[in-house]
Amino acid sequence: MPQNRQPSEPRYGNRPTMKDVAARAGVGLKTVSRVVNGEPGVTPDTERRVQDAIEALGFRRNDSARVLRKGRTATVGLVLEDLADPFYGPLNRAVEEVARTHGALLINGSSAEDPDRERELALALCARRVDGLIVIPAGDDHRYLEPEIRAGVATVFVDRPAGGIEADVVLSDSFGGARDGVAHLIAAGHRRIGFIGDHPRIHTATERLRGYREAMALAGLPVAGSWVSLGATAPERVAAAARAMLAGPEPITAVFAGNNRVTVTVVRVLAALPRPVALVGFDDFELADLLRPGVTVIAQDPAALGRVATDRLFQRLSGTALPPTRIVLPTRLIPRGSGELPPHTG
Amino acid sequence: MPQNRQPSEPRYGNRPTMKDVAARAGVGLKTVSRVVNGEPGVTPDTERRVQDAIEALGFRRNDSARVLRKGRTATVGLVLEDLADPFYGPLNRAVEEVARTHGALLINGSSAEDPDRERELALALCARRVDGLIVIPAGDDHRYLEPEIRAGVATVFVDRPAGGIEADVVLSDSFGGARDGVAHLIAAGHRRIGFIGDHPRIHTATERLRGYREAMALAGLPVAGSWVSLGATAPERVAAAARAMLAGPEPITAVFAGNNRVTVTVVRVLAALPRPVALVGFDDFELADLLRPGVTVIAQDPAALGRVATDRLFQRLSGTALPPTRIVLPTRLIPRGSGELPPHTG
DNA sequence: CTGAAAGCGCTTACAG
DNA sequence: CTGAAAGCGCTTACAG
Repeated sequence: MPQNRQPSEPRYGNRPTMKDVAARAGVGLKTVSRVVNGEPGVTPDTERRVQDAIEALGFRRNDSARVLRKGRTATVGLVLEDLADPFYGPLNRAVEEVARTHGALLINGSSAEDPDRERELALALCARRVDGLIVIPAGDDHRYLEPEIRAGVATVFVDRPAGGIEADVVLSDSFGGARDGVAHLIAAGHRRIGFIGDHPRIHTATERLRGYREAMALAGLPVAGSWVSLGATAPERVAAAARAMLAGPEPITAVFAGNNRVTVTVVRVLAALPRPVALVGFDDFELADLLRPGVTVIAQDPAALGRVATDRLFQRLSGTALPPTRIVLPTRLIPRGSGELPPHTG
Repeated sequence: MPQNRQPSEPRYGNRPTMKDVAARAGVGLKTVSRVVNGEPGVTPDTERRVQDAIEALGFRRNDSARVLRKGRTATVGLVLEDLADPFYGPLNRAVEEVARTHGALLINGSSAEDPDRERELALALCARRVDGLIVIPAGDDHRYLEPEIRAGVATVFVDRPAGGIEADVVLSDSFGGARDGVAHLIAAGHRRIGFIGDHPRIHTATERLRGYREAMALAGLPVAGSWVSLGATAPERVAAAARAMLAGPEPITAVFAGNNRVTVTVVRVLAALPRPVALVGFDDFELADLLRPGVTVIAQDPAALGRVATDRLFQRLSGTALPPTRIVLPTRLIPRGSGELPPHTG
């Protein structure tokens, strides 16, 4: 016996269901399902009646129910650092576009660089049964995802590798990019070059530092401890680090900035100096060419990161049984002026 | 009689269900549900056994099923123009943060300024039964959402009003902002001021043009037809429009740029000119202060737009029966140099 | 404190 | 061509 009371909470605002459509059209439930899904085997006349009932009632299929039965949600989850960070915008959009070609929607959220929040968000997405998960790691231990991956959630890490588990990952060539950027400064004549980067817990930060050291070593140049500073990318911290390197008896004549946020702060510091200081920054950013001098950068392709990662995700979802792979995308040096300044010999 | 065959497609990769947990723990289904949801009325010993079974099996509740039964998905849908556009980043993040305080996740997607795609996406979100929908309109006819709204989907429009339906909307004061920005240029001595804006189909574009005309009229200044150009924000179109206004016998001495993308292109055009031309742009953007001269802007608060809209959405979801409201947020003039340049009398 | 039955709105696997 | 029954994995509304 069906319940005829009002439910305690409105159920989707009392929307009509296929059952309602079937009743109104005078057909069976399955026939409505056939029409709604464009399946064959319905006479034009029957289809007409069903369509009329659908319009009259304002019926829209509840995909939430469909999904439960079908076992796939046609949804991809994306955990990134900050939805407001312009660096991730093109990546986000690229993931959306690839997902769209596969008929999937995108649920995304920010970890705010907090490993606990990353975990919470990733697991919430798993509870929603996203078909696949793309994660830009905030933390360095992803063993919490092991049961989910084993249970079939396709997972791809982007921008930074996963910690403690084997999984697909798509990276930019942080090491090579930084090495080339620093070599570019060395080629312009610099010998005392500073490196300001993100927190050492971040994989890209240490890789870029490694690239810096490699370039210096290849050129036979020493690296003073005071020329290297890793830490938060908060403007105050970065500005203080830059000023410290620029002071003293043997000041640096050039800076390599470890990412876009560091670069912007360094540009501000340098703009206030009387003497020119060379700068190469990791990551391209809008208007870099309009500053005076234009800012020379090592450009990543964030959209390509997203595209390649999502392609990989859907390869996994189609059942390809490949071993976890690390894909490294190349970077590109864009000279614009700041990286070609010669050392100022004061 | 239950089916014991393999399902044709893997069902969420054969994840354990509450039934599996119940069987392993030797308890009823409802008891597992109580433990998973932290409901009272379970002895510590029973709870222990259930927890052990959950861990052993790697069980994670299927929220997709839960949602079907509960009638609310704890999901908010956001349709914006382009996930990659830096202007919408802070708005996106603000929506996420407010949703998060209400325990809701965010599904978002780009309309790419295509009304059909906006509609398709919004309706797909409704089919997923998002509890609420936040839309940055691409089109100007939203009657397609009428049945959805009637069926209980809370809907709030942001940045631009809905077309053809009554609904909540949260806007920036485009008219007042543009009027003030143009008045600022007039106060600096300009009499021939150009206006370059987005496509006239976009509500904010026509409102800002209206503000421009108002300021000119208030100052008793005529507006030549050749000083106004609305259209695509593609750099080629905008640059051509700017160059045309700057040429001729009576060239403009100042430009009001209708949005951030227009502003950036105009900055490039002006940078190539021998004489200084004043500029005020609608929308703030990163590094505007680092350019020479710094770019004077009418700043909106995109994060506030997102926050206010999402607050409104959850007010609706809590059942408040208010009439549809239009909320207009103020803008702020930020003088940085470009808007204070006097007219160049060549 | 505990659990069996019914149901959320669909699709699947049949049978006619 | 059409539809009744069972089931997806949960929660609800009971009854013990």
